[in-house]
Amino acid sequence: MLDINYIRENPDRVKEFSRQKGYAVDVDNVLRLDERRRSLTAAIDKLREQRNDLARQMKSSSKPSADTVTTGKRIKSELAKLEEELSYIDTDYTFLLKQIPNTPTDDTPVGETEDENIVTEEIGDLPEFAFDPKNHWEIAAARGWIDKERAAKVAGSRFAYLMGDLVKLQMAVMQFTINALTDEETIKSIIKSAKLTNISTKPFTPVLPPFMIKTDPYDAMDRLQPSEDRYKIEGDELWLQGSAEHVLGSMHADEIFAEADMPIRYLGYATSFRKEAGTYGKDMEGILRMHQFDKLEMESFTTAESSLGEHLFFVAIQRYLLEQLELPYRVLMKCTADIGKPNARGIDMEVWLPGQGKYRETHTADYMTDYQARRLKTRVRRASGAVELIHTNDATAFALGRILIAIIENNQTADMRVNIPAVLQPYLGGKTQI
RNA sequence: GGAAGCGUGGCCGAGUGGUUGAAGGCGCACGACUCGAAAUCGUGUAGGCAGAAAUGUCUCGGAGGUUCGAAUCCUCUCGCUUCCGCCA
Repeated sequence: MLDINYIRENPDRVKEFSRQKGYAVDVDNVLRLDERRRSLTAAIDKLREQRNDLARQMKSSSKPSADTVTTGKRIKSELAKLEEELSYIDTDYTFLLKQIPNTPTDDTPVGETEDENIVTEEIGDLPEFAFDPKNHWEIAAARGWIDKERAAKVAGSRFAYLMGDLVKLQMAVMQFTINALTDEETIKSIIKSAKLTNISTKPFTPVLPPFMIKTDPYDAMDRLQPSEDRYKIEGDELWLQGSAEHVLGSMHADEIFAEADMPIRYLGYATSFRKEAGTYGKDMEGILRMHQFDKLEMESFTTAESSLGEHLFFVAIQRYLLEQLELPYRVLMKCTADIGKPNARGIDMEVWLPGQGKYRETHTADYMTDYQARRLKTRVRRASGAVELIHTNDATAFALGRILIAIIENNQTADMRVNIPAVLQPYLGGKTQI
């Protein structure tokens, strides 16, 4: 949620960037309700003051006079009336306020669709093959790695059984990533080679979070919508999480960190669930777009002044990880229409998939400033004693399904085997090929 | 799933209807002492909203109720702990 003070002071700017991000919002109505809300609050506070005064007076005398009791009753009924009106207004106000997206950073390109995202870099050489490269589902079928037919029988479309060496490969990627990001020396070298300054070298804490999340924290994270893309547990106010971000970012709701403990960095592993509403018929082959996929996700809580640096650090980690796996990729600066409602800035990375002859999204880095923290009430107490909202950052370490695709397609051999990137070999018993 | 108990400030913990937004302790900040530190002593220290401020108001898991007045009484609800049941 955006700061109402900011909206009051910059209504035109708020309208403009909301439009740029593609959100229909009623800023004027929010401001009108805000004004009504404040004047009602003032009136209510006044009445309460009277009530409290009265109660204070009465405390001293053992039997209150009939007169004061009557006054008390009058205050009580007036208060009830105003409080009821306030609660109506508050509901509308909050509803509208929640619809206003976060302010994009100045360097976020303005665009109306994701086609206007800007490719800022292409890294790594595209592989060349002496044969016609296959796509991952052809190779997987030949090797018995993916079974979607039986998955469809058991769970429906967009599910798969991953089997055999492909499973070992996923575990290897996971173990490699967890080891890298929990190692301070690795963190230091990433910061150094990215030439970042004033970045904490604190390693990530690995986390296995719950895969379900209650409605309230989900909504506070601003990730419940579009709820058509979420799986709800029937009969409960519970949902299957769509990303570890949802359960990691909300875990410190209503808490106040000590400044000395910042930043808080988590590397969460979670199976994520998405209905993929509105993608009918899209990416039906292979395992690119599934209802369920495993993901390693970075999430951090920082002070306001270090949050942009943290975002850049997360991007640097993503590059490091992709380069360690020797995958060719490109970096996209997401435009206003694509960064997402709670985002101030967003970077995507797309890996080259030779079997399909195109780049596909494997990573995203989201910078939320204090937008999520405001509703989560996640704060920090500064050394000075001041309490402020923290800033959240979230970014993919690896979406395992898609990275398996990338490894398969980029490292395939003519006989449909897959060469293993050097850094993963120790996690596969030294095997150079599967 | 059944039963009982418990949810108070950054943390622990008093408080069962009327200056209690809340004793005390820990922690933290500042100061004194010290060459410096530790120890000790002193002072300060919850958050939200409105306000330039003074100040007012709200919040003792959450929602609702009783009352002139609720952390304190009632109802519902959520969470935690323990015991039983079940179970990887």
